[in-house]
Amino acid sequence: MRDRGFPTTTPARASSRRSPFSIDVILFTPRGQQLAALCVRANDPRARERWLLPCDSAAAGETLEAAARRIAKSACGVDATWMEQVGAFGDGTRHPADTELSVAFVGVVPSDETVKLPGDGAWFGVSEPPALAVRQRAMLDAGLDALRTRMDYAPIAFRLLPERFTLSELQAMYELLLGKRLHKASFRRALQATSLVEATEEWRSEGRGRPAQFFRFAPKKRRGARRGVRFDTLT
Amino acid sequence: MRDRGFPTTTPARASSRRSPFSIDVILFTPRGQQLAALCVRANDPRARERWLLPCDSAAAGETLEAAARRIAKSACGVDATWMEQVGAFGDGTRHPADTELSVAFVGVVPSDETVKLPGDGAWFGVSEPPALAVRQRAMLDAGLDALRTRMDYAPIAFRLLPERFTLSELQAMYELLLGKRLHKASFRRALQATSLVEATEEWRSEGRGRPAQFFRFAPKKRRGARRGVRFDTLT
DNA sequence: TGACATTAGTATCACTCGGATACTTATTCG
DNA sequence: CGAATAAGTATCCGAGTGATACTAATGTCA
Repeated sequence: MRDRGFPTTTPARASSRRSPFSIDVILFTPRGQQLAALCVRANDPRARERWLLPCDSAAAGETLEAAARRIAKSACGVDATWMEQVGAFGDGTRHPADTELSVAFVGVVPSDETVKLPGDGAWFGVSEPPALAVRQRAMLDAGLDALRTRMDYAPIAFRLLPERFTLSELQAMYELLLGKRLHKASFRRALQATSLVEATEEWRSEGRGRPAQFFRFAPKKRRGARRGVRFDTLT
Repeated sequence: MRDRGFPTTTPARASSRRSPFSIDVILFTPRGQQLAALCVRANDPRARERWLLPCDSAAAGETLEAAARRIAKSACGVDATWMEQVGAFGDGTRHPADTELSVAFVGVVPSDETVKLPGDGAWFGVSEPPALAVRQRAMLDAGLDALRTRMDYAPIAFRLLPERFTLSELQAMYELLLGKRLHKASFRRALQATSLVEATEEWRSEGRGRPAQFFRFAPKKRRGARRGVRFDTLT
């Protein structure tokens, strides 16, 4: 693939013309009851840290998000099912690609897809990340924050589930992503009120308890106006 | 000041070494019943558009936000009272500084401070912005979106008011920023519940109707836990 | 076969919150 | 003094949320 002397492709070396900024990807996948983030092994023996976030520079004519998706696929083998920009990070902090600026993207891949990782990647539970360069550590934290706040606006949980899923599976995915338990009845009522999902005729056969009905994601586009003003999240 | 051939400082010309990215500032101020955004006149006669957002490159050792604050002050004469990053914009779109990438910041300045604008800046009501280069137009739109969504998390309205203000003034500022009317009783209840403001002993003397009590911003830091899950803002 | 565990899904209740309406209070204007 | 104006409050109602407890349908195991 491309070679700009970036850590994810080849060991860093003095390049004649350093790339002006890097695209860094914070990629999450459900692992057990927790989220896990993808890191790749640093193959530059001079690196201060042994792990880093997948990153590369953008190719000419490539959009930022396209670059992020390419980097994600290259690092984990499959396409991310959701991807959004987090922001730009710089401020003189240390970064493995040694760029002045880095643009962070956050994305997710379903857990089934992540059994075999190509190359030297590894998933780290979000509660025990590896040591990263200062800037990448900031991006990882910001990526997790962005993932959780954007769950209200993007169908992230649905992108981590198969096309048909049970409501318990959906709730479990929300709980995993948010890192907290949710109330069953409230969860279903809120879901019903928005008609984001529609029931199928299929029922789950396996398992011990009562069979669960399968649903599919089928938003009906009737948006509700945002309510009042939130003072409770203010500084 | 600095000279990198950037539009806000001198007319663009072929520079020996182009800056890798620009910092662009979307600066808002209350003007009448509407928000206004700051633009500066393009002094490069070859420019496709006659107006542009204040922008410059970051100096060595300068943080991104420090650069944005410097650019804002240079363009409007006073310090922004709130400033946050919006994100990175690139994707091959056109930009007056002709950089591959631009980092957008959004900020606000109180309206009293903006009577005299230095140089060739002008305020444009957000409903009739001037023609801008594609990337800057995207940044302006994203900046306004960011301003409105972040009002729930940052005390932006308070940064646009004097130290002492009446609750009607506060509500009017919220309405101006959000671009919609709010309910008086609900507004005050929500405010009271969070104890973000405290009453002073002063009352407004001027005016026709009943005098209003002055308040000051004094958050008490008792944060409430976020409720459930929002499905109503989902795609 | 029948009790029990397990999981799905529902019903009911109490409480909170937000918006609507209408009211009281305090001032200026004429 | 009364009308106009603006600040601030009281009351009601409906929607949404969380707790609890219930019913329903299956597998497990004695």
